Amino acid sequence: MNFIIVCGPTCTGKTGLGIKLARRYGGEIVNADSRQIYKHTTIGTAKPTPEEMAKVKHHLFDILELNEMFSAYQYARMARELMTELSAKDILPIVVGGTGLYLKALTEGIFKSPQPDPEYRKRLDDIVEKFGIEKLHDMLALVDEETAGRLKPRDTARLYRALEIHHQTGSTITELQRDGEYLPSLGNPLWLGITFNRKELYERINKRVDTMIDMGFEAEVKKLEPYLGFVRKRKMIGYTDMIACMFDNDIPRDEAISKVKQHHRNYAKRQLTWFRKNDRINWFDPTIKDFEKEIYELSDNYLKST
RNA sequence: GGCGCCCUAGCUCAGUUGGUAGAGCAACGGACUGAAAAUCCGUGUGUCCCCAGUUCAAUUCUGGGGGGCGCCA
Repeated sequence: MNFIIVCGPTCTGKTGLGIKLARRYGGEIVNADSRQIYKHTTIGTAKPTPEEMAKVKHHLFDILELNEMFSAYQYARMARELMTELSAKDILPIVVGGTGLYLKALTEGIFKSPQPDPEYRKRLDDIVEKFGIEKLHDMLALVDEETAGRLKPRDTARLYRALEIHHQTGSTITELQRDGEYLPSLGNPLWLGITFNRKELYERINKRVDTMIDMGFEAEVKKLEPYLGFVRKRKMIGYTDMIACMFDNDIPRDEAISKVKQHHRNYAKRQLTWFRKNDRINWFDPTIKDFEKEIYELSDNYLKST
């Protein structure tokens, strides 16, 4: 299957480029952003605007309530199914997003295992509260020495996952990842990456947060009141800082806004770390002239040759 | 003008009973296999405000100067 992936850190113009590519090649957009999948969070996740969405068909946006569980595995399955359908209709899927794990699960596949178990995780929460996070590592070492050996004692997210897998299946996560059944990988996409130099990127992020505020980000946050618990739990960037200001009265407004900027900058840096090691990505800097022309040439060739 | 407190890493601040210093945040680098905008790991030479004095040795003590804050005038 042919498809194009537009990736890169936040605030680089992926959305706009995706739409241009979709129009040029008769494609449709497939979201690969873990937060734009959710409803109610629009301005703060820099979701495509209604005008943009009207230009070409957009998929996998606004499909989940904020209280719904989701995972990289589910993403990979949904996206694969959708893209297979599009392809059958001769529509080119343009995957756009900055969530590295989702793109990896989609393109390289991901091992199969039972659904995450919220109740078991709650039990782990209690253990952490009583005995501290290090306790999880000790517990894992007892049943899965191999995985415990490669995980850091404070890496709670992975410790939860490893313990949960062992609890559910009796095998270790390392075994499943190595020998288990896999959701297979998908096609041979053309990877396009967009980024700016660091200074430029950070300046753009700062400016975009100001624009978000102007567009009514605070009103959007206010409307999130019924979902505060879920938004906090997902630690959605920007939202948590505004919530701390608007609902908890923990920090003044200007401080909240600069935190929002800072956290978006931190995130962009993590995304770069993720994408930099992917040597299939063809990188482009939008400040270089003719950058779109180069992208089109590359894309034309890709679609011709396959 | 008087009195008191403060001046240490980009920021907020610890600390050194005199032997030239360390946390958090930031920054930078990295990891990442069903929560990933998550989660985690690594990296710290900075005229310790300036000048002089005491001392083998001062960021630390003393004196002077500069800047900030508070109270009293």
